[in-house]
Amino acid sequence: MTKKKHDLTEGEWAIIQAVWSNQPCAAPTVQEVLQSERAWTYSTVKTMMDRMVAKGLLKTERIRNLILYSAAVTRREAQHCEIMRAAKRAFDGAFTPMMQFLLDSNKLSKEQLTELETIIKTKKVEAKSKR
Amino acid sequence: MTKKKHDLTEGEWAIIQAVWSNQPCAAPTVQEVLQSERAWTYSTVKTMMDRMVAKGLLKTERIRNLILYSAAVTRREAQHCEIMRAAKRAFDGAFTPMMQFLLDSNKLSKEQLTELETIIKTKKVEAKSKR
DNA sequence: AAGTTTACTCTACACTTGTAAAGATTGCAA
DNA sequence: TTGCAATCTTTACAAGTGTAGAGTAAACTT
Repeated sequence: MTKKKHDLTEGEWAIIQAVWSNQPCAAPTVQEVLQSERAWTYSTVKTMMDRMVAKGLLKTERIRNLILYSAAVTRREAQHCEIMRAAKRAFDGAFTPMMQFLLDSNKLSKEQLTELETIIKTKKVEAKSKR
Repeated sequence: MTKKKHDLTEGEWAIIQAVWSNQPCAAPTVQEVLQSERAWTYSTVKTMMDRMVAKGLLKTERIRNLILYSAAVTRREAQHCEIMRAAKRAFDGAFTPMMQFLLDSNKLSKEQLTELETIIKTKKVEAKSKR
């Protein structure tokens, strides 16, 4: 299975997040879940979801008159594609400048910084042991 | 001046990168600069740039029959918006999980990790002194 | 069986983005 | 003055995305 590009639109992100959290689920369920943040009618949601099926982002299973949707893309895959896209657009595809930018631009708490530092130390050990 | 959202499309990113590198510059210049990576005609580029003017992403200065374009958005602003958008879509707006994801997903060299660690230490000092 | 509820299907419109050809204008060279 | 190059302007089409109403069908209740 070749690596597919999963470039999700704003609306698709909202929907697939709801699907990940509730799969397998029906379209009306997704509409209800998103109701509080999106003023979408069932009709809008259904259309978007069926288009996502056509794009290979969701898959369906029919049980009598009910259609259950599941994500055809993992959260990690989708996140990875989103980040790669951002890096490509804004940083010529380079992740390290992007991370540096993130660190420079955002007010992270000491706790968060410490946590990241710990992760980096771990990564350094892994990088070292793998060399 | 209120903080504007600068959500740039794929095409807009290519164009504004070229403008940042050559501003102030004319549309034909941008077309030539992008020629090697984008098979766009002058007409396409001009249309996109004029739309970007309408969206407040570029500004113009007319000298006789020549229109010179400059970016109305700094590279940092645009990069920031791109990252915030990615974070919002893929990480519910949270930067730390995004950062962790980046660290988990990319094979960084020891040197790169050290560099990031240094930045974090610097940020920790700043965060501490600001509290 | 009729009525109601739930979900699906069909259809359509508006806007954005990408793409670009054809025509018009300006400025310069011959 | 004419011709040409460079640039601008006008116009248009296609595909994707967002949005959703009206009609239809299935399942359940009375």
